[in-house]
Amino acid sequence: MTKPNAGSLSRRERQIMDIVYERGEASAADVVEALPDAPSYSAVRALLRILEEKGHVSHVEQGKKYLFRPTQPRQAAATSALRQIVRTFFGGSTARAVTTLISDDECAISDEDLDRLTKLIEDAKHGERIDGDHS
Amino acid sequence: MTKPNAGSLSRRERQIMDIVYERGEASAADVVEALPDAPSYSAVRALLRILEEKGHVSHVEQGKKYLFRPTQPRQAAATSALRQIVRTFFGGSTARAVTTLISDDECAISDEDLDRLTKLIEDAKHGERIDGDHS
DNA sequence: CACGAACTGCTAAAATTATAGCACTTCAGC
DNA sequence: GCTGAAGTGCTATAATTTTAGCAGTTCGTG
Repeated sequence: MTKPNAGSLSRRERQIMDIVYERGEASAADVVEALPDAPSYSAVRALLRILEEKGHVSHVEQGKKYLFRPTQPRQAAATSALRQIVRTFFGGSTARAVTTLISDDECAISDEDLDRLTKLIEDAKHGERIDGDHS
Repeated sequence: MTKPNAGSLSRRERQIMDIVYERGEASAADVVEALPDAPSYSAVRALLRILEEKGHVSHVEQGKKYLFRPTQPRQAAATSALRQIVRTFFGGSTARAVTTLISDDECAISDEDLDRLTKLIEDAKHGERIDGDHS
């Protein structure tokens, strides 16, 4: 089972996974703290344990506490999440999704980054293939 | 309260909302059909009713059946979903999210669209603020 | 060493979500 | 005006998810 089956997460599980991804790794305490509407400590620990059973995270003992990290690399999870959105909200048009992202002034992009994006796009246009797949 | 409270959707509810957004509008039968692991007809209808109670969708009678549509406009929901991902997986960097999208060869973007994006980026760079006033 | 603090593993119970089934309505065709 | 198909609204029940609490372990400190 290399596939953690992303769709089968409950609300809480999803919330926790998001936190773990956002921070890279987290202990039960971290999660409780990061959760806006956190339940009890034990509740979170239980969820973390379940998430581990399901294969979404793994833990490393760090002193006396456990540190959990996502099993699936961040980039892979991100790509998958992005594709889902492109499909659901943009009828499969990646271009429209990108447009929305760039036009969203809530998420200002620096001129520097903008330049880099321009280059990336140029490359994509000429090369036709960008690489990035190294399975 | 007109606030759909996007975070509180159960797994099924989320699934159904995705379908409704993807299709623009859908009847209970449509949803059942679109759902890969669909439960019974009644189950779906019940969910749809709950979703309506929660304010996420509204329905219109179409002949003898109900047609459900999202309450929140697609674009708004999309932006919100995108922001969530940018925060969770890209540490808030919109630029990195865009890069991922463009580099994903699963989601090929046509040269034409690529050109359009270049223009859009130019605009963003010069204007510096996209906000302004657009009337 | 004994103690308290910070963790973890469980398990059982509460709360929420998901499903099915039944009763009622509407419409088309005979 | 019946009858069957296709829909809908409910409500009760099954299943999952969420939570709390107890018991045990490890670590730093007086």
